[in-house]
Amino acid sequence: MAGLDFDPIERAGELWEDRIGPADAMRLATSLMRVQQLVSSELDAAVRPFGITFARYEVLRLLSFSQRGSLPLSIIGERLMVHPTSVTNAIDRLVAQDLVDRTTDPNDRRRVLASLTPEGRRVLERATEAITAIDFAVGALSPEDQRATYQLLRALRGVDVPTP
Amino acid sequence: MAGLDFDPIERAGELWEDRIGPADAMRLATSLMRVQQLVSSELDAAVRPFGITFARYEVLRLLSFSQRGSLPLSIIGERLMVHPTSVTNAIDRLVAQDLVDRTTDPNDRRRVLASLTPEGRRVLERATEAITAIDFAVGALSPEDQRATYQLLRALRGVDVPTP
DNA sequence: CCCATCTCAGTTTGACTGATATAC
DNA sequence: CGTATATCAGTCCAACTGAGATGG
Repeated sequence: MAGLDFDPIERAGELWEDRIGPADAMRLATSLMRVQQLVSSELDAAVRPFGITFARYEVLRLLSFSQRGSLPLSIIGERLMVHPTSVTNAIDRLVAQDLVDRTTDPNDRRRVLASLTPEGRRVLERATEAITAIDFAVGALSPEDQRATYQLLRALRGVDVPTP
Repeated sequence: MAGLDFDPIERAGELWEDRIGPADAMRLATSLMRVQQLVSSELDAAVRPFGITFARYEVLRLLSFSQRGSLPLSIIGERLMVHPTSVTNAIDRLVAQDLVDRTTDPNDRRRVLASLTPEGRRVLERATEAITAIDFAVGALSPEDQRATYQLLRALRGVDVPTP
């Protein structure tokens, strides 16, 4: 399956060290890109049977976690850390699939509220089963190592982590 | 800049734990996506002045590491772990920018060899300076933590890592 | 008037599928 | 013949930019 009899990132790291200098940062950055690609494609594959992507799954999940059952698109963008036009786009698709309703906030009519439809709830539940069944594609690590990796990665998302 | 006074991934993890179950895998997977997005956009920004993306930078670097100074596209795809059509596309752009030459392998005329042009070498050198100057966007971690994270991530790219 | 929220049109990027030409 | 290599046409997704509509 691999096709190669060596690890290409490890090999690139060795060449970098020989010719350029310390390679720790290069190896980590390259690994991050590759691991995200692998994890992301496994997650997308897990929810594809339900007609959604992992990005849209995250929207459904966020809505299900909200107190009132609905959230303004701006808040969705803030929480999921995605661009406003990407939120509009994701909601467009979810509405077209009848998984989400779009309504205007009566208290502030600039705002558009998204909420789950009954079908959206069903899909969310089944997609959640599919995703937990594959351990979010990170089951190759023990829960302890998952936590350790999460904590290490935290430094790399400094912008997301407020330090009051 | 953050806009939020809490870490949205941490918050999502708490809600997941309350309502669904253990959240270690979810937190890690979500972090991976987010960190890759941040790192990737910093890397792209660093090489943008040279008219390339980080993905295309990796092609230039790989060519500079090759023994003969040229590589068949199939090997490039294998090493960088990208789809054959993506390699063709990347090389198309690099050739259009006069950073890479495309020739037919005289020994096996099915193969197309890519090699750096003098301008490709110059761009590679300057882009490498730009990227090392920002520590591959992972300088928030010490070299020790960079190595530790790299080793942990290794388990998640099992497919890439042959174990003979 | 200014600002916030959302939308729209259009660009860019890379991943992918399926089909095809060429060469071994 | 079948296989390997590369390309082409076209789809899909998401990020983004810039411009606008609407409302507070």
